[in-house]
Amino acid sequence: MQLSKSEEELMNILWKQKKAFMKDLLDEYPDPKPATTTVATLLKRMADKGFIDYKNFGRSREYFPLVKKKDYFSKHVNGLIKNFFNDSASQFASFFTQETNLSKTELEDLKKLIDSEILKK
Amino acid sequence: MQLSKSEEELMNILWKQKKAFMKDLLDEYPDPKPATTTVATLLKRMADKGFIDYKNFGRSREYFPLVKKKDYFSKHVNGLIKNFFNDSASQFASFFTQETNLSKTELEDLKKLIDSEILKK
DNA sequence: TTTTTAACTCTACACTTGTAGAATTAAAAT
DNA sequence: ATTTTAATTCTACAAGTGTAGAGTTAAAAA
Repeated sequence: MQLSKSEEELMNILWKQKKAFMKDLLDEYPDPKPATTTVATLLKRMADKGFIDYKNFGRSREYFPLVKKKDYFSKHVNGLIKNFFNDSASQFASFFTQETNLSKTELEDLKKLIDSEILKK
Repeated sequence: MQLSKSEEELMNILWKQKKAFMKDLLDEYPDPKPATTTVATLLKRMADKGFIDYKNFGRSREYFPLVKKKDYFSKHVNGLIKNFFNDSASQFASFFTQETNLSKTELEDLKKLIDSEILKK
């Protein structure tokens, strides 16, 4: 089961903080902040879905992610690629290169990166 | 308002066919195909959301997309980038290059592509 | 010790989504 | 002329989502 949009937003905060009590999470929200109970509900659902867990401290909890951002993200991109690019990562890459407005410098950095990836093969 | 997963799937079929009657769309579904009414519901919702429109032909309709796949897709990737990469496309690109398993040849093609993009700047 | 703060659980409710049956209808095929 | 096909609208319903009030409680602060 997937994270919903707002769960994802919260997950992002948690990834940033690595581990956090509810208050820390709430603090990170931009105004207007959601109600505490809203965040509590989201946390509960996310725990049910297996994306986070927590340690008890007194009657409150320190939450932490169970999935790495990297992994979560990869799944997403793969989904996108599957849906939109016939499951071809290179097709996606070329589309991306052409449609995203990377600056010259960024493109050059990217090229260097690709070179070092090629060397690894 | 966004397309849902299954609406997106249908949208993809429509993008492929450019314009189509319901039957053409249904035909394209892999088995087990959804019920006609299911597709009809999806089409209606998609029209309500402004993603498609249609021309009447007798009592049936020829549907066509109102948004380009390219544009729709860009919005998606931008969303991803915003959420996961601090709004930095180049950060995303480098992540992508490292985490996706592109073959040596694909990487080299990509490099060429980047070169031609650099020339355009 | 009284008040405030932070968190938790329960409950709720409107909206969206996935999925499709029922009923209707017009056109096409037999 | 009758049957079949393709499509449409209406209705429905369970699951998932966004959002949060009410009530409870323990710890911390005043």
